Amino acid sequence: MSENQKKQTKTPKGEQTRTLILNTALDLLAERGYEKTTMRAIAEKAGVSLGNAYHYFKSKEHLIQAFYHRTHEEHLVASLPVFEREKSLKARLLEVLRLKIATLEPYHEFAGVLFKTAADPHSPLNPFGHDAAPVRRDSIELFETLVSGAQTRLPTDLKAELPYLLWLYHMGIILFWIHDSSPKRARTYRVIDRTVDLIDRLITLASNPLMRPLRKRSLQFVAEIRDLELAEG
Amino acid sequence: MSENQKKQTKTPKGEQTRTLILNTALDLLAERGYEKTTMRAIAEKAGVSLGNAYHYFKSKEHLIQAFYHRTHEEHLVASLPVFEREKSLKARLLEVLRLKIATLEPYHEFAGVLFKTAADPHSPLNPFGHDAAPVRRDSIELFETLVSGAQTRLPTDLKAELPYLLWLYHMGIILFWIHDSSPKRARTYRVIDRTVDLIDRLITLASNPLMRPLRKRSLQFVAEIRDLELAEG
DNA sequence: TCACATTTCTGAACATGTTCAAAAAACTTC
DNA sequence: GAAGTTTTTTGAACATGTTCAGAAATGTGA
Repeated sequence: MSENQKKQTKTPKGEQTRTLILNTALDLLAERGYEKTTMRAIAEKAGVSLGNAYHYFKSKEHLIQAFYHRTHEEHLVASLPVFEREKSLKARLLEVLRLKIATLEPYHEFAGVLFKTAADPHSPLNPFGHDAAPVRRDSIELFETLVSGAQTRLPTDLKAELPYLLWLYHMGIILFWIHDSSPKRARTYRVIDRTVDLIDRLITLASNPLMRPLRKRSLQFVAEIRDLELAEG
Repeated sequence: MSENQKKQTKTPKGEQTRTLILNTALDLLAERGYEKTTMRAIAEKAGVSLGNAYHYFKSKEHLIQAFYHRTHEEHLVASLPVFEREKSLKARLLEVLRLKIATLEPYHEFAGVLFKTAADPHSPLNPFGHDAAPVRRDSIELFETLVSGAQTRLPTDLKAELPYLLWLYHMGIILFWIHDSSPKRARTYRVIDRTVDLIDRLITLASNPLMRPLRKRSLQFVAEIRDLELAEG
């Protein structure tokens, strides 16, 4: 589905070590959270030197870049059957979001940090920034698949921006989930139910010809956000 | 306007030192940005020991808490005349947002970090979290003033949630501004113009009796976000 | 004014993210 | 298979956020 991953290592041995370090890191992160997972602990548990860990990952934050990537892949695989099964936009969106949360759930403990630097333009972790561009593209692509394969009829201008809009929305849901400490994350799932319903209605409303001016204006604003990202890429 | 600031020091001397450290820190932060402003540099320039800086500010991040507070005060003072002068919701909102950006502008360089941990529930910097509650209250209060003094007629349910909604919106604008590197921040000001207009229209639309069900549902969602904050406070 | 308590202040020590020169291992070429 | 090159790996060193025991200064009550 994506051809973005050029090999990061030059030898099989290197590849092996890189994977080892990453797996070890993800284990520790899920177990202890971000702050308490030190680079030294990762290196030690993986049986490599500290410097070696830094050979494969430029910084601790870059490990998280890899996390983005891996969970996205997982989520994608889980979502494909949904696209086979469900044909309405609403049902697709609902399922895909639920799957996203389910995919991330093991990492809730340290997920705060995932978005920690979401707002920092200089951070490599910034999902809007340059370093995250490949993952972001893949992630938005999933919503393109979601929209393009849905039966719902949409105005073309809205249809063009909808994948990106839904991606933004899904980021919002993740943000909610991060702050959600309710049992079994019940709150997040409820919010998903409600907002998906809401979005479905809003789309219907926005598709009304009478709404054209307001819709145009809204979409113009969305485009502005998109441009911003390009500018800092 | 707020009675949230209990003295943090026990003696006049302490108060003086605290202020000195804070001012020095804000100077350096505006000048060099967050990462390049070390606690040692702050202490040195302020002429105190490193440990002393930590006596008054629990951590580097807590310095930013103080920043929130100070810029809010500044923004509030600048906004009061607007509330005298402008009576329409739209005009008030427009001016208040412009003033907010103008207030923050000197700190654009390090502003990324302001919101850096916005998404991290554990961080004291988290504007939704416990530590930031006083500043957040004050900040929302400003939008209460903005709404309650406006002449615009609103459904009561919407009117109740609008201050909080506008506060969220203003956070979004700041997020945009942080990522905006256009000359004179032209983009941000344009986005403010457009979104304020958009919001004004949306409010009109939402006030339409026909929209009642959709409005109710949307407001229910907003309440959910609000509750989330309470839960982690 | 003196003794005691509290607050302010210091400097050293520690933990952790990060860098780097150089050794060891793996790979390539002839 | 040997020489040379590239990649992998190491361990020590550094910078910075943070902590802490205790000294110095300040405030308080008799």
